[in-house]
Amino acid sequence: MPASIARVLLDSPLPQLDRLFDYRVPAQYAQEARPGVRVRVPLRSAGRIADGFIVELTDSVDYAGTLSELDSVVSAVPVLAPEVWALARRLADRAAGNASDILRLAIPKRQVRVEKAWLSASERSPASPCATPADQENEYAPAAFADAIAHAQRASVEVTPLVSRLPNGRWVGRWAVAMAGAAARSLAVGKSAILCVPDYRDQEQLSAALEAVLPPGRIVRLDARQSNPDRYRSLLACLDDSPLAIVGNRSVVYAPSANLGLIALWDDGDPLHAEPLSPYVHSRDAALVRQEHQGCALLFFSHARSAEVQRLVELAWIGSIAPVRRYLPKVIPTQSQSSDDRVAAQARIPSTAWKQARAALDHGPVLIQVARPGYLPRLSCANCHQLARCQRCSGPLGLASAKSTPACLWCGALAAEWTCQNCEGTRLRAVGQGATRTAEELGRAFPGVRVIVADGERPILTVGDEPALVIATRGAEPIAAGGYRAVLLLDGDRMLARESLRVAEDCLRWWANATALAARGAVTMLVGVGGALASALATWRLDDYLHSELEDRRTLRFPPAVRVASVSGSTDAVDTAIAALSTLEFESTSLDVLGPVDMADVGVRAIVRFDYATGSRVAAVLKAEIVRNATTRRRRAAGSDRAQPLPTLKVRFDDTEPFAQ
DNA sequence: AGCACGCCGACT
DNA sequence: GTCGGCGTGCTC
Repeated sequence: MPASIARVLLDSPLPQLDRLFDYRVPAQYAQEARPGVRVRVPLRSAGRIADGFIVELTDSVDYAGTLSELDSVVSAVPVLAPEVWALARRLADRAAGNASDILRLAIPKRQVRVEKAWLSASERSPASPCATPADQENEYAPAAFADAIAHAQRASVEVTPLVSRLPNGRWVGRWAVAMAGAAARSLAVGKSAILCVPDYRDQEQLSAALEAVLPPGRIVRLDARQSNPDRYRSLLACLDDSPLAIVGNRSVVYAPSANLGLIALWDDGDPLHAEPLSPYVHSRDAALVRQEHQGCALLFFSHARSAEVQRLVELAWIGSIAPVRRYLPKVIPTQSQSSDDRVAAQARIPSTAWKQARAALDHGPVLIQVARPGYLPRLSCANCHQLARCQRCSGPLGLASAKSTPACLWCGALAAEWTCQNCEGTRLRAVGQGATRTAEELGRAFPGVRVIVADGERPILTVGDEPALVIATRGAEPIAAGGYRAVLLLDGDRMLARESLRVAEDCLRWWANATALAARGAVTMLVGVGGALASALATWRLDDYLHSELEDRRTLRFPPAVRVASVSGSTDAVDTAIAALSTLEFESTSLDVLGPVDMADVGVRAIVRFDYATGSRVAAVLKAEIVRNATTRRRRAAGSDRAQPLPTLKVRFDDTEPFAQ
């Protein structure tokens, strides 16, 4: 008997529809109705049509009622690959979310023209084999990556903190060369590699490094900056059999690839790896789950590990790979004592650092890392020192240039006639300095030297090797040809003053990544930071620092030592959800609840902390609560007869935002 | 989300 | 008597 029933996942954000629905396949679609194709299906008698994907075909039904028929098959292309479906289901279950929300990230909208072009080229030329890449200057043990790929191993890869020159003359971070090398090894044994980077600047470097080791037809780009037709074209390319290097930002971990040899992530601690859309799955977690399911190698490349990877290394769940000969950069922490030079003092540069920078400028570019973009990012009341707020929207006030009128950094309203809400003072004073202000001052401190500013608004990817002061906000540093002759990390104290669970981890990563842009032997000066963090950077024992950081979080029961989920919504809904969790039989220490506390406009929020082993049970209970909350009528809050919408129950797993101290 | 089913107040 | 109000629940 032919398989005549299609099990369909609906493309709907409703949690109660996040399961499979059975439909009869009409004879006219018997050929096209295959797993993975897009279909349109009727939902609830009255001619409503929903979109969905066929997930499997079967001839047994576990549904008691009468089945409807598929309305139509949208296209015969199986855009939902089985391994992607398995991944989406697992990740959604793990995060109490909808599989369809993950598929929306994984599968671009259909483009008919692109699809037709792809189908008509279906007699594709067989792929030419890829050459085994040459050993990478013996940087890693000869077969380190080849073994990882052959045995589907997981590892944290320590990257040499230097820049490299590609054959075409372009300079990239050494990490990109290492990652491209690993990808080439995977393709050489006939398997694809998925390469996931936080932002497009990293992607540019990695693509350049890939082009140096792979033929152009083997590299596929799949990222959020592409137009939809381009993304769809890339997705279809991934469905072909030939091994590919698939490179992109966080959602590239969902690229279809049945024959996968490697998933590699660069700098998984970068916040851009965290997906801001529900169910908020981090690309690191997606990669870990996919690796387990598909049995490929998984490599986390970094200078400074994330606390999450450090945890996995300490559990021996993942191994570690380090260069055979480690290169230790010269990092010198300096206290921010004022400089002899008046102008340098004004620019916050201690004399030792200033001397270093001046000497290095004779030989080439010098990098100065600052915390914030803009001119004077914040203003406060000159009288009571309260942060100055916009009188329209309460956003922070700032200055665009030395002579401009103070304006709101959120809504742009000018604050020409400002009065302090707190003390009624009318005079403003500057708090902190942005890249532009630093640039002006350094321009005066180093007369005659070219000053280049790179930040979010003025992105610059590369600079040449001629002398220049390059002032960049953290994360926006250009690559310098031959590496910077000196690096000054200026705003360390201010970066550390940020309120977040991850400050120390983030700072270490920002500083390490900037240090890695220096030329071999060049000096990095870390200004105004002391203690364990500074000595970790100076000795380049970054893992040791992460180890102690993780120890602290174990003591405090903070993530990633434990997993967390935030549960928010109406008081009733949150209370009920928490009560449902307590019915699970846990060991007494494995689950605890912080709150609930009142939140601005989402009702109340509670934080649930639990061990990794209990995660799937916690997720199942909370998902059931979400479904119940969405389907049963909620009683309105007592006293409010007006139909004010009650906040819906929201659950966010691995949400570290509430742990900002 | 939609949309049907179901049990109480004004109506030809 | 019944037409339809929207509160409640389901969707193969």
